Amino acid sequence: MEHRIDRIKKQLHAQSYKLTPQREATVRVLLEREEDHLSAEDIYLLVKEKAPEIGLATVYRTLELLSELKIVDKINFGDGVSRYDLRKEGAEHFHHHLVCIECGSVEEVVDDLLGDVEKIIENDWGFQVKDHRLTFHGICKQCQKATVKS
Amino acid sequence: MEHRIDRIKKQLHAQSYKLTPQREATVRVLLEREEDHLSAEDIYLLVKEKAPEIGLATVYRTLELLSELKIVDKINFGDGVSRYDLRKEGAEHFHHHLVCIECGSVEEVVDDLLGDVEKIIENDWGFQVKDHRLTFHGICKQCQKATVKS
DNA sequence: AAACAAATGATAATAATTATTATTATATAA
DNA sequence: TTATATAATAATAATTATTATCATTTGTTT
Ligand SMILES: [Mn+2]
Ligand SMILES: [Mn+2]
Ligand SMILES: [Zn+2]
Ligand SMILES: [Zn+2]
Repeated sequence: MEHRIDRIKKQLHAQSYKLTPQREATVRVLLEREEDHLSAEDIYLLVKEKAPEIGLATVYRTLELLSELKIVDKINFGDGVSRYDLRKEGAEHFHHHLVCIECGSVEEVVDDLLGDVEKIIENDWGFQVKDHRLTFHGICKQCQKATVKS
Repeated sequence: MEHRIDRIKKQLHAQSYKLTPQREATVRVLLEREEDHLSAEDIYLLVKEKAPEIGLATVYRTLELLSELKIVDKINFGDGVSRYDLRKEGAEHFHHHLVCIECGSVEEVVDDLLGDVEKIIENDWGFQVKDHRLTFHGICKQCQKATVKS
């Protein structure tokens, strides 16, 4: 935890931004809920528990900044809100997601499965890939079981 | 064109919806601008040229309906708006996109490159894939040339 | 024609995000 | 240290996209 915070602090300093108490509180929430996919509002409410005086706009600004520095990835699963996802330590690319159309659960796929596809895009399409977003929509394990039973 | 409209008409009738003049005008705009990725507002303005009396809410309702029937796919490229993309004739899955982070251009990749990845997701993760969204972010051909020149 | 259901247009309401502005904290220079 | 400049913040207003409401229209079924 402290180690991750330290790395992020350095990434901020490298661009001459500082890790203010508000920014640190926000990062801590993101670290504590790393598996989740929280909206700005969600994060705001959680940060308030640590730092009750924080304003919503500051949370938005912090998330915006962390996005620019590629510390978090901003993603949209099709409901009206943006969600913020901490990038896995050392990961080159954003990870993939499995979204269940029955129960709404979101699972993470940390292995990068797109190496070959990326080569095709670069070679056949002449497009220089920097990053990607891949989401599968379907039925999760639990919901499959539930369907068989009923 | 008329052939595609006819097919869509049948898809609607199959679920006992009708192809009203407003819906038809909307579908015509989508067909005419098939390569583009229009927002609801964009579509509204274009439909108005054909059917000036149409209301914005009707456009939203129509797009919602077409999404449910999988005639269009709703997608979000990270700016605040939803965009609507006609599904290619006979396509099983939504196609892929290449978004240039320099100039903002969006290119379409119609070949489905995810067959193998999908197998891994189904076998190793036990997740039953119904559809997917894949977007690459990077530098398009034109912008690469521009960079070399300068 | 009467009755009913589906669809529409106008517009109000909602919700997410961004902009503004006065204030506060932090860093730098004299 | 004190003064001064800069960056960041909180509160809140404004904006924007989308959805909800409701009276009216259209089309269909008796
Ligand atoms: Mn994730
Ligand atoms: Mn497309
Ligand atoms: Zn599920
Ligand atoms: Zn480009």
